[in-house]
Amino acid sequence: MIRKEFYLQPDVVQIARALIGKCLLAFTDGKLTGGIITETEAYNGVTDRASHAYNGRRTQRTETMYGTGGITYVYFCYGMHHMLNIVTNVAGIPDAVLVRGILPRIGLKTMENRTGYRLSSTVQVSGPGRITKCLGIGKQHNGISLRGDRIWIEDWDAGNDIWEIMTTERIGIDYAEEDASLPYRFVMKVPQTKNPG
DNA sequence: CGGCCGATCCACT
DNA sequence: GTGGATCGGCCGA
Repeated sequence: MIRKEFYLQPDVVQIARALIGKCLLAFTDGKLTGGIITETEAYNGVTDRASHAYNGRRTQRTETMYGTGGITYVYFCYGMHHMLNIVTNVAGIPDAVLVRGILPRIGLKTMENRTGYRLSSTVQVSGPGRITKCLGIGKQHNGISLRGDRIWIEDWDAGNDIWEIMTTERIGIDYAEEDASLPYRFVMKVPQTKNPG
């Protein structure tokens, strides 16, 4: 399990990049599921127009982002999707990292049952709404510790794989004006492997 | 309290 | 590439 200090680091963009290749795990509904994080986006505090906490906005929803680094921020969007974010930095600074993609590693059967998807350990699941569906994460998981036994992150041995990380603009934030073009999205180039079966 | 809209996904063309 | 689904958060009145 990743140490608490990791989440308290002041540079959320660095953390978003560093989270690529680590393993996200969730124990929900009595089932363990997880996968390697392949895609993240950083949301950089009160100066980031793309962030829910832009300009210091504090509401019941955004309050979670102001918590101490190392907790979740789960919110509901588009009337049907839950988004999982990792809150970072010290209390009072609303930095967060949106998890957008994983490479399934643990509990594939459970994830398939939850979603109806046909999963493969070599094909990444991309899309923040899909991730939470796979892992069984909902708003009941908002604001919980990443050092507990429900949702947590582990370092992962990449073995001989050298994973190239690409940097791009964030997705779906056209409203963020000039901040929409910031290089805050990180994507792991998944090694192409033959799909079984 | 009413209305707008979003850090999306899927089916269809 | 487009549009429908679908609903809570947020804001202004």
